[in-house]
Amino acid sequence: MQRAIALVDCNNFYVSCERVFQPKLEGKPVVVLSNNDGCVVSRSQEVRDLGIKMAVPWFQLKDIAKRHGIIACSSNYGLYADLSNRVMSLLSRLAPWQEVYSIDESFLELTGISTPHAEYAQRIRAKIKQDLGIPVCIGIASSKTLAKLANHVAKKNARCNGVCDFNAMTEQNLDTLLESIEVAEVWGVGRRSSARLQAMGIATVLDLKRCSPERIRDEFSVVLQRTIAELNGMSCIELDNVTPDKQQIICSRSFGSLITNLPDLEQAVIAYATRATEKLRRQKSIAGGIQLYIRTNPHLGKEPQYQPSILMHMDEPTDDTRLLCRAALHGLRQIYRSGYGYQKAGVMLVEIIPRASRPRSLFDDVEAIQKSHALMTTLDAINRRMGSGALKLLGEGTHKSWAARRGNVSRRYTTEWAELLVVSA
DNA sequence: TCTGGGGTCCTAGGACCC
DNA sequence: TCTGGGGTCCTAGGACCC
Repeated sequence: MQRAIALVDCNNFYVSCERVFQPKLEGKPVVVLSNNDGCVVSRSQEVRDLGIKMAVPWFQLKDIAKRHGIIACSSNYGLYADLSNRVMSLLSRLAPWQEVYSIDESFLELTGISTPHAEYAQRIRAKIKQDLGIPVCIGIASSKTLAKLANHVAKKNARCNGVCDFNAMTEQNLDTLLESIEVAEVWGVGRRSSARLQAMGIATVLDLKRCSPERIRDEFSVVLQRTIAELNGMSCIELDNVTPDKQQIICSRSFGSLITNLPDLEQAVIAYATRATEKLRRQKSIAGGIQLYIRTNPHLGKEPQYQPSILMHMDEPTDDTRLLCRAALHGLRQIYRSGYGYQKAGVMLVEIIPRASRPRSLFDDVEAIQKSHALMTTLDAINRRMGSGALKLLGEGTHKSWAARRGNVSRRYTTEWAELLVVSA
């Protein structure tokens, strides 16, 4: 039996989330902006039609936005994450096997489902649209890489009506189609590789499909070699339906304005380390190290640049906010130099292992570990009940002069009681 | 004035060992 | 003049993804 893998991908997901709760945005040109209202991270079709590219700085679009009445939303990740969970949960009930691939994409195993797959996919689309208000497109093929391409086709061609099934095509028709798609569209072929491939005369997906795997392995890597096999319908990348624990946990942000003094940086670093450690505890892990970096604004080319980083090893792996913050502060004081305007800081937890596999030693201070665990559990419980940040370390501060700008943020309709959507009669 | 955030995997090269 | 060979582990950096 031929393998059938579907890729379900939400259409301009963040914009679609905003539209679910603000129907007046329907049919209008809408963008969602990154943190600090910096760059465009999601564009409605109307905005794509204006030729506006992904990741363009918003301030460069002010004119065109005014002319066309583009509506800009600040990003509201709490809302998107919640809607994503609902989409994924619904999908999990519609297929025997699921891999949640990203916030807005999921692979589904359709092999063995007797309903014609394109028809089945249309039912999935209708169900998600009806229950959650989110539009999706679906690509179906015999490998993940091909399913991604099929999804691309489904999105681009109105004739597909949101679904494209490569398995239903003849080899010849599929090859003709692949010949019309640029090699850069292939999953795993980024800017660098596609430029090199082009230079080698490999311009279309079909060219790559027909390449010698050995040659590609020699000139690129095993990764791209595997891609060729996948393009030829041999499934090499399996569906993984457990989300593995993170091996590193990052919290980094640009500041709303440049920071020049150490105390403000210390506040930010404590805030970021606190967030990262919360994520760490959520996956029941402990970290053996914490890496910290600060950096000036690279876009200010004329200014002197400074972007140091430092890695601190913990005596023992831990999930205690106090210990990890202390280590981060210690590192910050080592790399901080006055005289620079800092634009961004980030912390990364590394050497992450499950809490359950904490190495034991004779010298463990069992009581201290238990106390720490109890305190952190309480801290998390209070913050869950009272809202994130209700209880925090004093060093994080309350006046965050450096906090990000968010000009037009929607309410957290689904996750905060105080921001529920109330419809009056 | 204004340029995101969070991840994974692979490879090359150095340190170190026998 | 001429300086082995093979293996492992770790790290930094590149490339890619959404």
